[in-house]
This record gives sequence, structure tokens and C-alpha cells, in this order.
Amino acid sequence: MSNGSRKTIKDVAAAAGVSVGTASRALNRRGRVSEATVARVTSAAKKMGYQPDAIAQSLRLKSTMVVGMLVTDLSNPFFAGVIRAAERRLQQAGYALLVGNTDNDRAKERNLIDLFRRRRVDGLILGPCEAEDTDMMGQLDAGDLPVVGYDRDLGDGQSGLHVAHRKGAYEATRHLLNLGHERIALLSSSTRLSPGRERIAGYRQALEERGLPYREDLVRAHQSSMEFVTSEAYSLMSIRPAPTAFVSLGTRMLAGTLEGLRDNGWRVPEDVSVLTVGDTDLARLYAPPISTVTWDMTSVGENLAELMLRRLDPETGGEPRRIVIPTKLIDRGSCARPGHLFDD
Amino acid sequence: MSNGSRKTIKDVAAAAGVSVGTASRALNRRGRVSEATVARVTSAAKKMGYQPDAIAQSLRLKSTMVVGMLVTDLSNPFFAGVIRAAERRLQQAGYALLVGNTDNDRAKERNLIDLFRRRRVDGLILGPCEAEDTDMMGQLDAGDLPVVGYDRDLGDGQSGLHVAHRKGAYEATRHLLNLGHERIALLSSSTRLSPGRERIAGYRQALEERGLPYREDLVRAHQSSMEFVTSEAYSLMSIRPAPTAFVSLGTRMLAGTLEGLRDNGWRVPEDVSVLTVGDTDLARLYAPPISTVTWDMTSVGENLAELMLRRLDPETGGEPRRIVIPTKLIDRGSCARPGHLFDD
DNA sequence: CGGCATTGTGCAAACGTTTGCGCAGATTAG
DNA sequence: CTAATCTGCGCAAACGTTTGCACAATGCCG
Repeated sequence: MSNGSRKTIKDVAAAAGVSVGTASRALNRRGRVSEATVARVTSAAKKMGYQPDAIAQSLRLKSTMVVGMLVTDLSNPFFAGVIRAAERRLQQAGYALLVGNTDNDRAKERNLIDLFRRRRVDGLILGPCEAEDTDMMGQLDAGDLPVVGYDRDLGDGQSGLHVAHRKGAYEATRHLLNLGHERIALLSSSTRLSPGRERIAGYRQALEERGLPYREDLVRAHQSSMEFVTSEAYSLMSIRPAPTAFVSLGTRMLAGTLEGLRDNGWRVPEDVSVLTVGDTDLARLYAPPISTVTWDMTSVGENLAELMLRRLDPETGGEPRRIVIPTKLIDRGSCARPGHLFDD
Repeated sequence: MSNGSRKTIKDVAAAAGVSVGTASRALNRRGRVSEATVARVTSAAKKMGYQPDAIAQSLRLKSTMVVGMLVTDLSNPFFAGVIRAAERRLQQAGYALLVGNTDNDRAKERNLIDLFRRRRVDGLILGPCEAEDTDMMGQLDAGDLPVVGYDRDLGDGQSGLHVAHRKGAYEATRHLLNLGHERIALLSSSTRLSPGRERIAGYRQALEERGLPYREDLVRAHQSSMEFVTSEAYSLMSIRPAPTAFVSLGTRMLAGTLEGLRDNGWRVPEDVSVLTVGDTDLARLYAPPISTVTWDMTSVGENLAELMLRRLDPETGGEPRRIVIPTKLIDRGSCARPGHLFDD
């Protein structure tokens, strides 16, 4: 079937007995071509398995039909799910998705952005990254590269999507407050990222509404490596009077939290209530199942893609838009009235 | 800083007072250029923030520095982890990784492959996909597109990487047999994919070595959706005499399996032993923790990248290579001597 | 000081497309 | 029947690079 060297439009034109220009017009049904030649050319193209060279097209048309996306860590299932949905939607529109991992490192992010610009991506979706810089996004966008932010603070005039982390954390905290908890320990992802900041803000807001103080010693917000979370959990457990609830406000922190509690023999929910963010198999099947603040990853991905497509469409490209994805609290019974372990 | 339109090498050349050709040679330190002009040109380039256009380079050099990778589902953490590691390694070598989801659908896979070819990827990493076709891979490779397979059956002369699923399943089964189990139920991913086939083969081999029959009614191998797995688990639990062990041979089947067992009140490991494949938070933190056949995702990703880079390097590109990634059995106590639930 | 190798530079082709322009022939209007 | 319009096609430029080739200038050797 496939001959040695790849077929170009020149070969097709020759086979159909027309010039390259005409062949191009025929294949794209653009400009003035007779139906007869369209037929001849397309059939010749099909016969020899011709596929237009996307690189050459990109060069000529000044559009690569690729959008880039940067996340801190693709192996985080919550990013992977979003990427999957975004890719699907973009593909329907003819775009490919190029992903990059920033490892939550600002320098790496810069490098990747430059790399993607050199590759002439048509647009860029930027996930949260350490020390986000709204100026940068503005510059890129002004430099003619449409940018859509994902859980990331934006400058004016840019499109972005946010999961309602703040409200989610607020509601989770209120749930615990309503049960009578007053010392709620917090394990959060880094405050240098928007989701972490927002969640803590929600937690704080709920406390303040009840007139309870925001106690720094009850809040730990750093990396989310498993060992680290476990050791922070230990440390929180040694506070006296002890926290009566643990909120794990990072999508990958539940395991470490539970490990810490279990190793110390604290029972859930008799001794301590637990609440987490991001629905996982572990949360669903732990004994007891863990109550969770969740949201729809597919919706996030699709809306990100939609936002980008809107920016890419010359018709609607002008006005930036913002989207907020709501969260939902799933109550599973890992929260109860406060226990009385080490009350003082 | 950044002026309106993007700078091309022409601008750099003009600013440095040389011709484009010379500018190119200076920037790439290729051919004969005086050190003086190299300095002038590079400084001019830096001053105006020039970045070469990767598209134009690709067209001219006939290499995009992009490799494509196709998996069934990027949101499966076991693929995501591999992709992450592969991307990292490829990036060090200057390549970008373009990923696509096949949804385990042969037609989609074909489409994506065509798409990637049009995009002129320099190489292709193909994960498992329904009804794999070794011919196709051979054709692609012969058509001058290096292909590396991942847990996928290959034709002759192609590079590939396999996780030792067969051996892993074999050892897992033997572990149970050694404890005295004789009726071991199997929930496996589809046999239309290499990992599923291999795992079942390993299971079978272990049974046969003990002179035990391979019973089709104890083996279920289909999709891995949660609901499906749970219902299959139910069905297996109704067999009499009942299975004394459940092996969940898919990376995403443990949750469904455990749910089925729990809902029916079967205790692990007193009533039933459980073993799974792929280490997850759930396996680590379930009560009891679940014994697991695991392997190193990072190693898989890096070796895939390495295999591809080797094929891409004109020096070593010739000979194909195969790599096998070993598995390891982590014993965690979810397996015990057989219980006596519904023995007959 | 003449010939010759060496060095640095510019010119132009090439990669594979798309598209504006011009032109010949066909069709229509007056 | 002539003039105007329309139709279909070819030509060539352009997108931004890299690189073979030619050529002038320089340095070296005899």
C-alpha cells in the first residue's frame, strides 16, 4: 500500500493532471474549481493515500491547531481527568492538546511556556502554579497568545475557570461546626496556589461567622507528599486540647491523614471526624467512608476547552469569560459530634 | 518588552547587519562564521527576544521533535504516571510529548494515528488497545515512523516494553495456592488487551502446575467500570462451593471488588482472601491493607522514552529492543488460609 | 610577489502548503 | 455580433527556516 516516500500535493496534482494550486483548491473546495476536477483530484488523492502535511499548513496558515496546557503534575488524577475531558472536546474542534508538567516550579513553567510559544501553539491553558503572576498571563495574551486560566488568579481581560474551592471549604467547615466541633485541624495544599488559598479562606470565613478564632497552629499547608502529610498529622494530634476534626483540603492528602490517625489509634468518627476534598476510591471505601467535597472533573475539562475555543474563534474571540464550577458536599458518615479524646 | 509582531530571523539579521543565512549559522554555530558576527548576532537576538519558529524549522529539517503517545485512557493513574515519566525524559532530549486517548476503540486509534502522522510526529508510542494489530505497527514502522509498543504485542523488528504481568499474576496465584486456596475467583481486565491476556495466562499456569483445573466460571474479564465489577463480584460470590479468594487483576477493579464483598458481609481475610494488581492508596489503607502486585511506573515511562530515543538517534536507530519491567508482590495481610464460608 | 588554501559572507533553493492575480476561453447580455 | 461578465486554471509569492554553492578577501607558503 504505502509507497516509500510520502506523497505531497505535488504528486496528487501530477496524477490528476493539474497544477498544485488547483489541487489545493480542489481538496479544500475553496475558490473556483470545476466539479469535474474536484472529483479527479480527490480520487487521485484517495488512491495514493495523500494526507496534507500539517506542518506546512501551519507555516502557511499561521495556525498549528494545537493548544498547550500546563499543570503541576499530570499524574494527579484530578488533573488527568480534566485533561482527558479537555482533550476530547478540543479534538472535536480539530485541535490537539499538548500537555506539560511544571512540577509546581515557576522556572519550569516559564521554560515550558517559551517552548510552547516556539512551537506556535494557538492557545495556552494554564493550571495553578507556584507564585502565579497575573502580569505574565496578561503579557502573553497581549502578545497575541490567548490564555485561559484554570484555578489561577487572572489579570483583567482574561478568561478563566475556577472550581468553587472557597465555598466548598466553607460548607465543609460549617458542616463540622454544626455538629459542635470547635477545634478543626486543617491539612491543606500550598497557599502559594489558588486552590489552597481559597480553601483556607473558606475555612476561615466559616469560623469567623461563628465567632471562633482562626488558629494558625491548627493549620498546616505545605507539600502534599505522603510522608509529609502523615508527619504533620502526627504533629496536629499532639496539640492539647486535641482537635476533634481533621479536614484534608488537598486532593492527595487523605491517605496521609488517615494513616496518621490510624497509627495513633484514633477512631473515625468516634474519636475524630474526617472530611476531605476530591472524591476517590479511598474516600468511598474506607471504613467508614469519608465525607467529601467534590466537583465534576469532566465539566471542568470541557468548560476549559470551551473557553479556549471561544477565544480562538475569530467571531467570539473578543470578550473574555469566567466560569465557576460548583462543588458538592457528599456526607458519608465520617463526621459525628465531637469525641472527648484529650480534651484538656 | 515584546513588540507587537513576532521577531523572525530576518529581523535579527537586519539588526546585526548580516544576511539571514549568516544569522542562522551564527545562532546555530554551524558552518563557518566568525566569532565576531556570532557575538553580534546572538546579542541582537537576545535583545529583541528572538525565538526560532519551530514550525518553520520542522518543515525545513523534516523533524518536529514531537513524539506521540496513545493510551486507552489518560485518566487512569497508571497511564498518567507512565506518561509523566516519559514526558520528563523526552523533554530532556528536546522532544515534546503529544498524547491521545483511544478509549480502547480501534477506530479512534486509527484516527489518532493518522492525525499524528499528519502532524509529522517523529515517533509513536502505542499503548494497549483493543484487537491490537501487529501488522499495522509494522506498516507504520516500515513507512518510516518509528513505533514503540507498550504492553502490546509487536511484530518482528519492533521495539517494545512489557510489564511482566504474566509472571506477576503467576506469583500472586501461587501465593494463594500456597496458603491452601483451591477456588480462586478472577476479575480481570479485558482479554482483548495484552495485560489481561498475560495475567490470565499467569493465573492459569500457576493452577496447572498444581494440577488444578482452569474453571471458566471463576473468571470474569470484561470492562472495568465500577458498577460492572461489583455486579460480577456478586455473581462470583453466589457460586457454590464458594471461592475462597478474589484476585482483582485490573488496576481499577479493586474498588468494585471490595464493595461487592463488603456489601455481602464477607470479611477480609477471614472469609475471603483478596489480592490485587497495581498499588493504590485504597490498597494501602483499606482495612486490612490489600496485598498487591506492583511495578515501577516511573521506570516504565523512562524506559519507553529511552526506547524511543534510541530509535530516533540515527546512530543507534537500527536495532529494535525489548524491555521487560519486573513486578513485585507486596504482602500486606489481606490473604490468609481459606475460610469456610459456603463450603458446599 | 604570485599562486593557493582558508575563511567569512551572501545568494538562492528548498521544505509543502495556500492564495492573490492574471489570463484564456466560455457564456451571457445588449 | 460585439462587449462584458464569468469560470476554471496556472503561475508565483509567501510563511520562516537551513544549507549548498559561489565568491571575495585574507593569510600562508614558496
